[in-house]
Amino acid sequence: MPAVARPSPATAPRADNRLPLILDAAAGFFADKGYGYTSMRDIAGAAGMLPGSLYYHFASKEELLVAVYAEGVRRIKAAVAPALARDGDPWERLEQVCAAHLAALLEDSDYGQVVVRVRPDDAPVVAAQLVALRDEYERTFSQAVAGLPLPPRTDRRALRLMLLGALNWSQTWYRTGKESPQSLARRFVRLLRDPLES
Amino acid sequence: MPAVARPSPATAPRADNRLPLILDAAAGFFADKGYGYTSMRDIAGAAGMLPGSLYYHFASKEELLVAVYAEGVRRIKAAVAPALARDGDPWERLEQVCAAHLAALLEDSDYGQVVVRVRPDDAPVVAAQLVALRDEYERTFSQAVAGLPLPPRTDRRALRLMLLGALNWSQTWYRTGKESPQSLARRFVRLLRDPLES
DNA sequence: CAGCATACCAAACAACTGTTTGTTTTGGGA
DNA sequence: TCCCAAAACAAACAGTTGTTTGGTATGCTG
Repeated sequence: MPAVARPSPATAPRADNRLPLILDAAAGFFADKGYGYTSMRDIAGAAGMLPGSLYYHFASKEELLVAVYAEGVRRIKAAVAPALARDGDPWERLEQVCAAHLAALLEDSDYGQVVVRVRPDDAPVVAAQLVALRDEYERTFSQAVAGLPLPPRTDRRALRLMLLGALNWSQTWYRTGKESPQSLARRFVRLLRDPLES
Repeated sequence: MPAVARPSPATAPRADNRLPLILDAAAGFFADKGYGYTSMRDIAGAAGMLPGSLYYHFASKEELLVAVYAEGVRRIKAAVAPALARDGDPWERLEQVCAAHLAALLEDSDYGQVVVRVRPDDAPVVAAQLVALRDEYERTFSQAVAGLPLPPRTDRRALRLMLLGALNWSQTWYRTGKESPQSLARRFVRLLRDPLES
């Protein structure tokens, strides 16, 4: 079953295919206006085509969202992967993972921002797919927390939720230029790592 | 200047006024469908009146949002105030403030949820007002962090952003019944307070 | 009880929404 | 070069959106 619902091609796709343009345009709008506030005409216009033409590539607006969302998850995972792979101090590793995560959803590309910004419920028909995609990434993130040498009885689930929440919510207040994702990640991890009560 | 734009009343409002009904209905929809996904017809229907009638009380949908949002901030502040007022261990105080904050935006009322859920940009004309309201509350929250006995050089701003982010993001994954706001607040504050590296 | 502003109804408006349908262009394999 | 599917156009559809306008009922004040 193809990810994109279209008349299954008997031959190869053509070279002048504008599908990537559509995805980029959609990601751009979804990222900074939100899903519901973006019209198919917005997207078509930015991609240099007519609204109806989008339906050759996607069966519906929601299916288009799924495609963008999936690409977003793919990119965030790819951004985090190198940091996750390296060994050494687990706290250092966590910090790098957070930095990569932040960079992906604050600066790098529109696709990453979509994953954090768009609520699955906004697209009821495909909501379950979106949640599954998000969960898929969160399992990745969990590995960074799992590697930490923590005192016994420490609530690792709460730690993960807290950290991920702080990172994702930063999209609300973060303004590019003032502080890098790198240093922000450092600050957050330090607050957890270093004892605040002496 | 009245908060609500309407023909400034020469006499007192009438007793059968359905304005509170409108606000409640709007808060309900804004809280669980979002601002953009709620129509004036949704609200009017739930309040038992016709769409056009809403415009007697509010000049526009955005003004209606401002009213709901302001009430939301008022309620959160009111919920947090008692915890903030008590003296004793500052960490204990912070935990109670967080618990009250969480309760307000996860369970207590729709108004509180609106403040966290609705993005100011969704209502461009009044976005500045919404941001001002949100900032107003965050200053309140800051006091709980300011009272903490922390090691010198501790980044209190980052601490505030991290904690508030974690709390607000919980709206994304929290499911009522499984865990109380109280215990969740305890977990979060503990992670900050207790040293994680031995 | 008279008068009047309050509070709402009733009906429409233009603009915009996602989507469909039939038709046309065009690139690439035979 | 022929041909067919890929990819897009052109134009419309029905439904929904926020909002406006003019009329009407009704609670409160004097």
